[in-house]
Amino acid sequence: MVRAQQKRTLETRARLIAASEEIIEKRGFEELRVEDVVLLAGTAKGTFFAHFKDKDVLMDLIIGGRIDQHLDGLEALAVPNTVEELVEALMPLSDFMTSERYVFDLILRYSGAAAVEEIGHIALTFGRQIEILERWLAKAPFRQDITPALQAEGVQAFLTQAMATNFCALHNTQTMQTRLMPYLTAWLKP
Amino acid sequence: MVRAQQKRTLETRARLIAASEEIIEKRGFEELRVEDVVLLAGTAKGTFFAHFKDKDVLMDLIIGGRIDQHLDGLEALAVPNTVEELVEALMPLSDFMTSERYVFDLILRYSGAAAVEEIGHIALTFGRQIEILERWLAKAPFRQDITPALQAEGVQAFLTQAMATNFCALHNTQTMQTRLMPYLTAWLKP
DNA sequence: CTCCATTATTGACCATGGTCATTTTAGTAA
DNA sequence: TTACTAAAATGACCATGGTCAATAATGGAG
Repeated sequence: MVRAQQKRTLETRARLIAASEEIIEKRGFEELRVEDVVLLAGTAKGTFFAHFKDKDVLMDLIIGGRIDQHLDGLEALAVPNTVEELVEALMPLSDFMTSERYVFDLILRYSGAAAVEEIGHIALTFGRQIEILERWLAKAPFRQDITPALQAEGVQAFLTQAMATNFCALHNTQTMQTRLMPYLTAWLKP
Repeated sequence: MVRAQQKRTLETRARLIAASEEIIEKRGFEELRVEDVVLLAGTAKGTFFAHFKDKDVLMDLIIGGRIDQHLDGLEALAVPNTVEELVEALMPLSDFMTSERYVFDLILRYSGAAAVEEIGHIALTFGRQIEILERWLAKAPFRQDITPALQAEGVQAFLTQAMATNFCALHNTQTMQTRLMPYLTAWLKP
């Protein structure tokens, strides 16, 4: 017989997440330690891992949530009509994604689902991002010879490339905008 | 007074690398344990970290070496004249890069140098890859409205995107070739 | 209300990467 | 050959993520 999840479980989980958010707020994602989370939440270490398969799963959850907020922001925007507007619209998201090296690496690692049964939050946001871009590009006055879906995948590829390059000490002299502009212009213009 | 590096140092380093290669050969990159390396090489654990700042630096060295071999292979090839040929030429490299999830993640993490003074092997191979592509694309009959350098960066971006997507359980029904073809056709064709 | 199967929690313990004060060795100047 | 010093090697120890057998709490059946 399968029983419903207890109230207690949800409370514990909420406390663990709240403690994590608090630590991230104060010290950043990279500095989060499971021991500290557990101490602040008032649970045992084992409890943490009963709720989250590993530390990365918690991070996937929290970072995925932040990305979703940014995507909400994107959806509230008017459809961009120029490459400039598209680039500008993507900046808040890209700023968050590159706010910490640790965050960027984790996002890349979790951007694809390792198995169908374990699609993580970040992987879902990547799908959602493609959908939003696709909708935009279907209405935007760019090239017509390829599908909006393919255009969207390209935008995602170039955004990732631009973020990665901007982390590189050899190349981070430009802003994200000036880096992304030539890519997307060459990719989207008829 | 600064003394020259001792012969002993080079020998120890060589033994550590040889032991690592042997373990990787047998069990794969992901299964490499510093303890095992050190045991096989007959040194103390501390010695390992006197030679390599951390485990990732060793991996960067070995994986960078493998990528370089593949780039040697590319340079031995005739300049591709079609997108098909280009895609085909890139397959051995992409096969290696995606041979293990661990390898792919590490490559992404080290594809850019964190600081100018610490450019790793993998970061160098990314630069070299761009140079090769740039030379190819300058001679290939593709679009003429953007520089070969920009074309090359785009190819790298799409290759990365294709590899990442193929790791994703939701999308890995296609081969690398059929995934990469539409990207590069849309990117390179006049 | 009591019993008890199921679910949740616990914390001692493990695995593994990484540190550093101490010891050993190589090579040079006398 | 000896004495000496910088470089190299050592291994006990630490930090941190993660496991699991044992224990406790929950809530439904009777």
